[in-house]
Amino acid sequence: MADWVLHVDLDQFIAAVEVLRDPSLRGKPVVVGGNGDPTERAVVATASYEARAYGVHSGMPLRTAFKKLPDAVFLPADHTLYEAASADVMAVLRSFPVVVEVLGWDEAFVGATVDDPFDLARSLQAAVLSSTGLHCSVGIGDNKLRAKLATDFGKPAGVFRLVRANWVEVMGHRPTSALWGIGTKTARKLAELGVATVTDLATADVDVLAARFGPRMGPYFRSVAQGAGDTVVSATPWVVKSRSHEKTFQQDLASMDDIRREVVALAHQVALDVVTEGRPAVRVGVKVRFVPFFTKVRSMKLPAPTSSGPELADAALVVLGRFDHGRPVRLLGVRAEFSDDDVEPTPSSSTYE
DNA sequence: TCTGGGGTCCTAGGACCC
DNA sequence: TCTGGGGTCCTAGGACCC
Repeated sequence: MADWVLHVDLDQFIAAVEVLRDPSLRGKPVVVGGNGDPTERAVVATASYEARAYGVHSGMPLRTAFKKLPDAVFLPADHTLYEAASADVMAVLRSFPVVVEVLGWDEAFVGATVDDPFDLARSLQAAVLSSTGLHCSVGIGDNKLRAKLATDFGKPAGVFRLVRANWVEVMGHRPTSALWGIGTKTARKLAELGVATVTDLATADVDVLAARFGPRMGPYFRSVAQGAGDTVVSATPWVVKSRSHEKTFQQDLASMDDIRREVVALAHQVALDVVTEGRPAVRVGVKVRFVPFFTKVRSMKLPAPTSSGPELADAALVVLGRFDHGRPVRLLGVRAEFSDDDVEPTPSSSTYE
């Protein structure tokens, strides 16, 4: 028996859930995003494999997807439906003698002590499929980082194991952006230091990295390239630190009256979430995306914690007044932040190590 | 082809206090 | 005249992930 971290990731989750609801979509290119109107300002949330074959992918503007694939089925995102499907999947995982740490709608870490992690992975896949009709891929690792990265090599519907023994062979030659937590910006900065591959980063001078990326992030990036990662899978529910709403307007807003009205509306939406959360907000932030596409954020600590819609709206208007206006606005957002202090530490009774 | 929405974490500078 | 060092709070910005 040994300790393993498995990473379970549903295949094309949102598109797959839509196919379950409407089986006539099976085999067709399905694109989910926005309100389902491909002429709107919105992006693709998920594309089915059939749509991906035509170059449509998440993050792509819907209008672009429509030009590439006008015959695709365009659907609005239905969060309630996906949340329900996600809950079903997590319940199936929890029916095993394992620790389940939910990472998002469509993925979770599973901590287990077993002889054969492949056997467990296949059992999880079979149980998820028979209970929910959804396919998933499973990454097997000796820590969370390796398990998470392994999953992609198993897609679709497969299992892949990534551990210390095959880390260099599998990951060493890949670009640093293949790592979890290193995106295009950091990869470019690393390239400027002559660090191109995972192995380059794993063997880079830690002082050079610290000087460029800071005393925490520099060494952290190197440890990630070495495959180091957290081995603790915890079932303790995540405590949210902020709640926000933002809205991209189909037509840019030019009048200050319109902008203020939308900020007030967003603040009241956020206030509903704050009330639901049961903890008052201590800080309010406003995001403004001006035309053509540059984004500014301002925020303010509240004079006193509050869950009141009118108070949050008033604060948001104060923050809004601190922007340099003059350009039309294409997006507004309002965020409420909770205090770090009012989270009582929960005993990690179900922690797996 | 103009570029969503909802989150988290880290860094850094200035204010302020001792 | 010139003036240290440390700690914390607040805020803005950057980057990343799903």
